[in-house]
Amino acid sequence: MYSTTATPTAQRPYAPMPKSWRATEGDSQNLGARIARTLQLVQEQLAPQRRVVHAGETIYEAGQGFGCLYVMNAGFVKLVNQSPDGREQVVGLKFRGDWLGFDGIATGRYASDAIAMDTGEVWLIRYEALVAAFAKEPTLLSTVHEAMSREIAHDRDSLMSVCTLPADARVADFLRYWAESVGDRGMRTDRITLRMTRAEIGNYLGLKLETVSRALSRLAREELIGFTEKGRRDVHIPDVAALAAFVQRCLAPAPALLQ
Amino acid sequence: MYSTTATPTAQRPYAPMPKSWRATEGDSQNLGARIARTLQLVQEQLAPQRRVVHAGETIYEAGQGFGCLYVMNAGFVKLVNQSPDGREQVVGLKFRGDWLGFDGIATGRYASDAIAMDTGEVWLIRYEALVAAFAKEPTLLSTVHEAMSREIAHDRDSLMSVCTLPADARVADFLRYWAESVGDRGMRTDRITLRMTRAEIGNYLGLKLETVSRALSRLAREELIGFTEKGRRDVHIPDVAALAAFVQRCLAPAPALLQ
DNA sequence: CGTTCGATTGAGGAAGATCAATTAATGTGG
DNA sequence: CCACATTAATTGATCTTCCTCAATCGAACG
Repeated sequence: MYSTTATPTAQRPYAPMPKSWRATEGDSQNLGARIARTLQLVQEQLAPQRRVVHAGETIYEAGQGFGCLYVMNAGFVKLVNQSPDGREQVVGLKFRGDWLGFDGIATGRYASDAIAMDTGEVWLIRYEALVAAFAKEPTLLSTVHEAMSREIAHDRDSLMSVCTLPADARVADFLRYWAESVGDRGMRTDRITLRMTRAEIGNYLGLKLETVSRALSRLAREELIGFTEKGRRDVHIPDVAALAAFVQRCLAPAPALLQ
Repeated sequence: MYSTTATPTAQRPYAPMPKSWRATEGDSQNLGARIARTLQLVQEQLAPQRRVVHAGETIYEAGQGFGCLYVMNAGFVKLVNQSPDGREQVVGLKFRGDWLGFDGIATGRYASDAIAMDTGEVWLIRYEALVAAFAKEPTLLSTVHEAMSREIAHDRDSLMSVCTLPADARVADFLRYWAESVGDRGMRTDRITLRMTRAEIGNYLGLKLETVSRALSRLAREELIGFTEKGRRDVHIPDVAALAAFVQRCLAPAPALLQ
């Protein structure tokens, strides 16, 4: 149900929101439940073929003929765009419950590479079969539309981060996003394993690998993160909220000294 | 129909694309025709309410309850995100034939402001009515899915531009994109009117207004663009393709002097 | 055990931001 | 229609941030 205020032609009679409203995705209970429902629904209605993927494997490639959407049942996936002149760009990160392949619908070809960053499982859903299933299970339609909608909204948030945050804040925000994403999926959030090299993280954030490394070092120095004894890909995050606070601190230029 | 190769579980038996494949949106004939078909379909099937908007008017606001999608019949619209801490970001530009409001489906609230940059007309489409219409007119479903898919793909291209292009190239690419967009819609492309201030352009591209101004001056000096006698918002673009070439030139660092 | 790849850290440089002054449009009221 | 006020754009000088280049270190792997 859509809280249908908006006699939409005229002067917008909805309650003026507290300027700068934000989707309160927050509640990981709900989010986890939504993911579970999605997976169950897809399983019941579509009996999708399953495919186990390993780190580095390609799920689909840019240019490949579109035929399937994918729902992730487990693992971590990166989406990589390649421009005609050879520039590469990580344009998205996907987790359990996320859909892959929407970008292929319009042109009939996928627009990016989807590459597993870890062992995982994706479910293959023939797009035609999906559309056919909409008729007898309308919930499926809203589920898919919501997924596409969320993707659009999130891509815009990414653009905003890249355009408005300084390097340190971008890295902190990336860690926060990753931690929240895995947290929403019921995994522990205080000790996360980055499945990307510094170079990949930097690419995703519009930074160079050295800049990412320095930012991480600074975050470690401020004890917002810690590195575990084994390897620097494992990051200890004592307090995810503190990362968000750090982002804000980066934005406030004046230390507001006594003011 | 989706050119269904891909016995999708296994080793991808499709012809290996000429590495770095790109959607050949190109052909403005087809694109113009698609837009016309979309508008006609929507008009026939949904008899949408029409709303004339003027420059600066808000079509919908972030936080407002979602109920409608919008199809643009005329005009230019910018989408603006606002973060909780007050950062603003232009996250999208929309033209005739584009859909607005997809970002509201997932949360039941729009995620951005949609603001007219010129006099135009949008058609209001109740989302519930749209979904209801899918049953008797499946073309409508593919039309909507294609629009969402295109939006996702384009947002990723924007991210790539911001992350990988230097300032001058970003501005040139922006002009190219704007010119192509209006060209695809049957408007003349050699003399375009930017509906945005330098500050807005800069915001969209992750640059400051002075940087945009300098980039435009440089492009003018190289005679890739020209300013018309009246005002500096009107830009003369003798050759759109030359802008694309300029972008490439920015990326090739070494002048390859004799090698 | 050596090779390779990824990460860290430092020094220097370059692209873009900031600050500031000037000029050009736009709009307003007389 | 003009004088004035306001906002947008340009351009220069300086400063900051991030990139580039380079050296070192550590981990993973055959």
